[in-house]
Amino acid sequence: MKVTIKEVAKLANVSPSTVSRVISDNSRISLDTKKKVNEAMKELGYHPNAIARSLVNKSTHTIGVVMPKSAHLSLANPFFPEALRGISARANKKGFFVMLSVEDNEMDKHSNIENIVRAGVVDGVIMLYYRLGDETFNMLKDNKFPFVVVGKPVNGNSNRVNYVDNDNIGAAYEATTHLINKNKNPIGLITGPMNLTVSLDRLEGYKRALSDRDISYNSDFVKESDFSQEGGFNAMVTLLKSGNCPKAILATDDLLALGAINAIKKAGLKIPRDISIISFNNIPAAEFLTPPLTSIDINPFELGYEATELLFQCLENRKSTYQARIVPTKLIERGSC
Amino acid sequence: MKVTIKEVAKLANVSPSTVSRVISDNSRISLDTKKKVNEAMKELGYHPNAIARSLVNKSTHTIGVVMPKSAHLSLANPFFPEALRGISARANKKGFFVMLSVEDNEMDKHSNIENIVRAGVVDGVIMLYYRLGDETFNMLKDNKFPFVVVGKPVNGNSNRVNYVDNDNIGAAYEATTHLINKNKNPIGLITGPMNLTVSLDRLEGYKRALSDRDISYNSDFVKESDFSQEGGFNAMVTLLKSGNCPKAILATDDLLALGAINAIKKAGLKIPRDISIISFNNIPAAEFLTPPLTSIDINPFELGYEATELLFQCLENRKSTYQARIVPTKLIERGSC
DNA sequence: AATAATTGTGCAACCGTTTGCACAAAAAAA
DNA sequence: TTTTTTTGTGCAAACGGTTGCACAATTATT
Repeated sequence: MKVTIKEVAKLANVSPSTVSRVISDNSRISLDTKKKVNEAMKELGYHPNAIARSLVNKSTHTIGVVMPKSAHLSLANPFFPEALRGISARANKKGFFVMLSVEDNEMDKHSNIENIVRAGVVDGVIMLYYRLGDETFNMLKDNKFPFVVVGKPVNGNSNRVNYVDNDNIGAAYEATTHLINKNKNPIGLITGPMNLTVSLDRLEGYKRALSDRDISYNSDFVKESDFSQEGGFNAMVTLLKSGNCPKAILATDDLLALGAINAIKKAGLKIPRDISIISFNNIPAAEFLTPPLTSIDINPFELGYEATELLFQCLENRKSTYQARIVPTKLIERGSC
Repeated sequence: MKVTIKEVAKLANVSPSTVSRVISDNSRISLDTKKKVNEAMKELGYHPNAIARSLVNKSTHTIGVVMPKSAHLSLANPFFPEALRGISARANKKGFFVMLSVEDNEMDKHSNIENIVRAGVVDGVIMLYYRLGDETFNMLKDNKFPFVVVGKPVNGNSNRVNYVDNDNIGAAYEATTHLINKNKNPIGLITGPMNLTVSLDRLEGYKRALSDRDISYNSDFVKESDFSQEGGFNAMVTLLKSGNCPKAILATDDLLALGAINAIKKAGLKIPRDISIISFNNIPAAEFLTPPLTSIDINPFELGYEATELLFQCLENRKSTYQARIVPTKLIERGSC
């Protein structure tokens, strides 16, 4: 069926090894032979079989990408397609393939990615999320399998893991400062779950920005919530009801902002006149809202691209040294501040 | 490094072939031996190497998925992550892996998916889009490689291709009827490019719904546009300026609807009081608009799932018979009609 | 008791490449 | 001219599994 190296060899009147060497452009092969073999390959439409090659090379030229199943994360968010584009772009450039694994808790015993790793079909893995005590994470770590996390693993781990992340402290600092500069005060923070590094970092940036402008930090203005529209709504309602409602809101996720916006509108207040709002992720809906939402683009394409780059670096250096890469964010100013 | 079948064989005091047969649960192996071998496998932490297996089986247990690069398609749209979830769910169930290829016109010679197919690393392919005269499509067809398209390939092809699609005629019929039932008349159609099957089908459904209610079709009420917010905006402006502006709009894509909504608001008209609007895809932003947008959910998870199912069927039946599968849509009623 | 069928296992070839080693021919050095 | 080096190619053994065939041991059939 498929044409093999042997048939090329026969047609070119050489041995299979010679053909192999022509493919890898070995310098010991004479120009004559090279031409002869190349012609034979063209004539037969030969393409080397990656599987056979992998077997002997012990490298599949494939990276695995793990996506969380949790629909809500990916739903309102171009993060995953964009990150995949970034990964794909970098991988293609190096002739690597990309194998996808969507986490799925319906698996009987082993997760899909575990099977992939065990079966030896990928050289390394990129995790597009991090959860505390994540099984996949631990399994990769235990097996000393090369992998990179997008997002910063919690403190205990972060110096023994390769990861790519935004400067969340810096971005939150910038956003908060942006609000301060608009003379909005006090500033409230509606944040996602505090067991996530990203939340902690953004809180830290918020605090630092306040401190640098000599504004005292008041935990009454900080509301924690899960990543949902309702959560944002409820948090905002609580803030509105308190005697001293913030004049501006920093939300750590656009979804939270959407909820907060609804609460603000319901209270009969105007954005940005009465309350300004800024948030993270720059979802597509942001520009269609009234007023359009000022948001921070976290650059998912670049996160994917850099993660892949870093993974390649791991695969080349045998020794395991850990590295973190930071991808810049961008504040997209629209009408909500 | 990695433990192989031979080491298991040695530990269990049998030949590698016996171990292999235990793995494949061959009925000729005695219970005693099975137990002995299973213990040895457990003790050594053995996992069969998929690459080696693929080489002899001539099957990689992997399907390739082609995503278009075009950012705008995936941007506002949970279609791709959802479709991938569906593909993944079905593939995992069968122990198949999923290899991703994002189309990329920066490739020098061959597209990524072409390399994947040529290298023999996938058993079949799912295309998550269709473009007229698409190179990937033609290349798969020319090679008689098993593949399934999500979305209906244009007429000339559709009977010699496996595909999964929505009943777009039916869905547009339903949407149009929904508007007619609200006593909205005339009804305008803002559609994407007419060289796409999906546009033609939705136009057809629109026409049929009118005809069934004895409303005459008037091409002045139909505006073609590219898939962009601006396109929708401009189309709507044209309709508004005409002496006889529709009282309801069917848009073939939420993005078009977003543009149209802006135009309507700008004209000082109210939705749904003055003009109703309904569209396709049910993007996440839909529920956050004011008023929330009534939209048709095309069920991308199911599209992916069914496509994978169909592909598996192709891989099993050697003979190439073509099949189409239809995934139901769902009209999500919100406040815009 | 002799023959046939069944059961359980191993041998060895094969899947399509790569690569260390050997070796002849040609070129360079002595 | 002889010896050494270089150049170009082939042989055969991997890589880690699967599977047809052979064959001994057991069980069933006559």
